[in-house]
Amino acid sequence: MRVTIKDVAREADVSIKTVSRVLNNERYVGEETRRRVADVVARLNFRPSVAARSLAGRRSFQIALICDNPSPYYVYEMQSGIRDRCEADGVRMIAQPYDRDSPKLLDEIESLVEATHVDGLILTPPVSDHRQVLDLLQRRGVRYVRVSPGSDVDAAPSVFIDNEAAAAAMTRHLLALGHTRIGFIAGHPSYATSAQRLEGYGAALREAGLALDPALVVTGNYDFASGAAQGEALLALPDPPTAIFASSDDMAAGVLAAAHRRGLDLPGELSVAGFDDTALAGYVWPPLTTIRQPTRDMAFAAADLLLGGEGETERREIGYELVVRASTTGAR
Amino acid sequence: MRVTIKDVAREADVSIKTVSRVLNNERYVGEETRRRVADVVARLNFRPSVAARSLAGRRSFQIALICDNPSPYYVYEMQSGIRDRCEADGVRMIAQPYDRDSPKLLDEIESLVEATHVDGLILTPPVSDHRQVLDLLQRRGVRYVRVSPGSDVDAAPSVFIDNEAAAAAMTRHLLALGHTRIGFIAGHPSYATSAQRLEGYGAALREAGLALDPALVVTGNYDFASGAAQGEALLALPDPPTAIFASSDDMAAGVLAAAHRRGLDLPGELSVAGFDDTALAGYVWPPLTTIRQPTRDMAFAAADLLLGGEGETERREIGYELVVRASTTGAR
DNA sequence: TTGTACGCGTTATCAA
DNA sequence: TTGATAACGCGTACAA
Repeated sequence: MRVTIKDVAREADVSIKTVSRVLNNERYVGEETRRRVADVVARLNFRPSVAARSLAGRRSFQIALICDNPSPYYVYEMQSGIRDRCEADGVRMIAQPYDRDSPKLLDEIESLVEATHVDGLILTPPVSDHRQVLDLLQRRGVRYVRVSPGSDVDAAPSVFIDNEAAAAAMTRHLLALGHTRIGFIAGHPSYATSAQRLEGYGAALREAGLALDPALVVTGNYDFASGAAQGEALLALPDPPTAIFASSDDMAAGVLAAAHRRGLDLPGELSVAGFDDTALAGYVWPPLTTIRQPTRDMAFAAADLLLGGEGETERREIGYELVVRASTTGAR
Repeated sequence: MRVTIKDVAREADVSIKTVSRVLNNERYVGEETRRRVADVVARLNFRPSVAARSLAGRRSFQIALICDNPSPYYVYEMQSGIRDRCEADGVRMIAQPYDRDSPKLLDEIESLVEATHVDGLILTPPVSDHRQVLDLLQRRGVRYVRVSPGSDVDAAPSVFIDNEAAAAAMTRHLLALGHTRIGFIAGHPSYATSAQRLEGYGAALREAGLALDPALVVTGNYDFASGAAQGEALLALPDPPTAIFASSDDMAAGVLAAAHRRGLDLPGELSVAGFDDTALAGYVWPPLTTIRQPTRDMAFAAADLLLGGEGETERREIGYELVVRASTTGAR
């Protein structure tokens, strides 16, 4: 049936404990013994039982990703990056989607921690700023890493990009093209990144000596539908913007759709820009100019902090990139 | 620290075994005993350890999704559907992405089965047709459900849509609009669905008394880039098609991009259609007419077969839907 | 450097 | 209808 550590021990003519030592790369194993055991392990195709390990030891070799994001691409990239890092350590990832409005959220996370003995959690927005969740984990002594946190930034390890600087860079790009009336679609207020990006937009305007026109700032939901609706609203203004900067690529795609519906010539009559962590930016027409946030890299770094990091509250900043595509051109 | 079954037993003044019985809904438990135990479980917020359960029992309350698909949306929908079904049974899902070309594929799956004691696997294309993987699982007596299998369809439980009929329906839609030169972009040959869809396209043409022009059939890769390249190739023909039907929405979006680049008026000068299991269809411009495959429903059904199904080789067919959007109109 | 004895938290077996 | 006890496969603590 199942190959156990016992079988390996018998076959290699050592004790169970010695096999265990080899598996866990412990010291104090004779070089020749180590080799012999490793050979048998490979030959029998032995895989230690995760269940037995987590029951007996301090580690479970499993981490969990707590993720609720409207964008499948984001989720996918997060999972991929985490798995890439986990593979090196023979750790498995449990993907735990959740509903951010669910009253059972706390309960589900507690249940996950209790049931699976995970070695740690990676929290994405907006849960990375969920006070009660953080408290729960702290109380139970479970390690976690926060992705893009907004407040209490030194409370635990985290990874992030400089959203404010990124939004400012994009705004400057649009200003440099000659646009002076730049519409801005902010993201959902429950995400800390929403405020950070709006801040960067405002800062770049100030820097250029322009006043922020409140009529040009609207709030969406990070998804396509809200981008289309808010884009429509901006375009319907008496004095509409010549450029629109949305806080996500889904919303920017929505703006493109709204512009198409109005029969605008793109990008001739309207420049559109966004943030993106997806391939969507290249799928829509014209291809979107975006701030590319390397979600996969952030995920990798988060897993790295969880698995390797000893620093209790290390913060790791990931670089962003301004990718200019066909959707932005000079102002009329 | 951790609340164990022992604590519950002491608190409810019964034996450990009785608590276990209640947890697993076994028979032969007094009604009043059951209630008392359930109360204590709820009060102490007790969660049985997955590790201990899988070690001691026959079940691990975990299933795995073996998934390699170029489309994040597909992966997301699969995961969501499976989780929806799992929740009802208190089962967890382990997401195991893989590289379909990796020589380690077999090894990784064996490793997963050995290490995690999963109760079953859900296989998506193209692994759902991977002979060696199927043999391995059969040999080890591990249950599995195949999604969209192409061959040996009665070997194990599976879920699917009628791809041939669906492709035929879309082709008929285009024919009804007056198109007679319809380009077709097939999917990657390693997917069984690719051949099925091509078959449906051909059948509908025959039905209409039209010959299949080999010059109008090209092969892509299910992704955006190949759709753009093959779309470009079709449009560059001396006598280009007036409609293009791509086997996925990513490829169809690529066709739209190619058409835009050539300055074609859409959908006036070219109708574009595809298959989709994503929101992408609504993001591009004009919104794509597609066969909507309910990936989430398929996933739910697959999990249902795995968790509930007793029928050894039950096949479950899921319905598709022809969604007409602005990308297809009458031929010139 | 290696081995022995024990326990992790649950289910299975069998007896009461 | 309930309970006692032995596994399950591994890591930990300690001894050799």
